[in-house]
Amino acid sequence: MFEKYVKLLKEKQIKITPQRLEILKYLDENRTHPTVDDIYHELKKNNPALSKTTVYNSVDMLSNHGLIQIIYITGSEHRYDFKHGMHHHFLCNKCGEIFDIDIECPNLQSMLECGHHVDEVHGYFKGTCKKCLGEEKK
Amino acid sequence: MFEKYVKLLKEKQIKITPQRLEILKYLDENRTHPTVDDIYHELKKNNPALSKTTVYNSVDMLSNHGLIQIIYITGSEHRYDFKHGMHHHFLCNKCGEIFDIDIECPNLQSMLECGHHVDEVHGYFKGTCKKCLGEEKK
DNA sequence: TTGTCTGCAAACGTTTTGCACGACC
DNA sequence: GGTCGTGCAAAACGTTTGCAGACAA
Repeated sequence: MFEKYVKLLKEKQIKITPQRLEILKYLDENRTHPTVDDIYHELKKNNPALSKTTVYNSVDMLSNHGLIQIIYITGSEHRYDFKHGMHHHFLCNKCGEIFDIDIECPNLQSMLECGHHVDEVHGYFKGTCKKCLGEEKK
Repeated sequence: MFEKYVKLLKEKQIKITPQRLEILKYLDENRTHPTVDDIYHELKKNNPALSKTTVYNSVDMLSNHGLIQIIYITGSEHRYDFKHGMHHHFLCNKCGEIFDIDIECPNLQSMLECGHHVDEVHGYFKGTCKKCLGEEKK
């Protein structure tokens, strides 16, 4: 059940704790870009002793090791996402939902020309989602 | 001195106040991606009565009307930038400086295919800047 | 056994809110 | 005179910190 996540943590030489496994599993199985609060309330159901501090500590550690990514699209609370390849995010200003966007930006190559070393690329798009556009027309 | 900013505000039908003009001018002349605190302390020198609430209100209004853009690259305090065409941002994890990046992403067109309507595009890059890379080698 | 992780409570920094006063059509 | 903007203070919010006890290796 947790083998996949045990393996991921071992590869990164992160100590294995039940909380870290649960958080990693939750993010992998719920690609809803949850906040710390979302994760906390969901996992508290099965582990009432869980602390929000632990969620903060864990997502911090997991993101530092590149297993999950932090999404700063709204400007308020941070959101988290299991790192499934390079992808970007679209925020609908109407319904607030965040969608994964799987486009590539070939011009990234030109970043090399400016002399900086790029570790991370985050693409944030904002507008109105397909569903909300449809409801506007009605 | 302020004609440019008076014109910008009039075009957007935003009421003209000395505070709004000062903030807009400051952001246009200082492309340093300042925080609200930076703006507040700088403008307070010439207007000791200035309130931080007013800075928050103003940057909120100016960004809602597309005159300035909010940068959420660090995850902590918001930063602001005069909107001089479409451009992106690079954060150096070593020195913390934010650089403007003027690349285009032609694949944006493909966004249309997913059916969402895109109003804003924000590209955030993170890594080590040219200057810090040079100092590492020493 | 040793060092690290957890969980609680308190602190912190940024942003938002409520409200009275003042400025401007 | 009515609307809108400002500025102060207080509150709210998400996040971080300090610490004592528990746990993983």
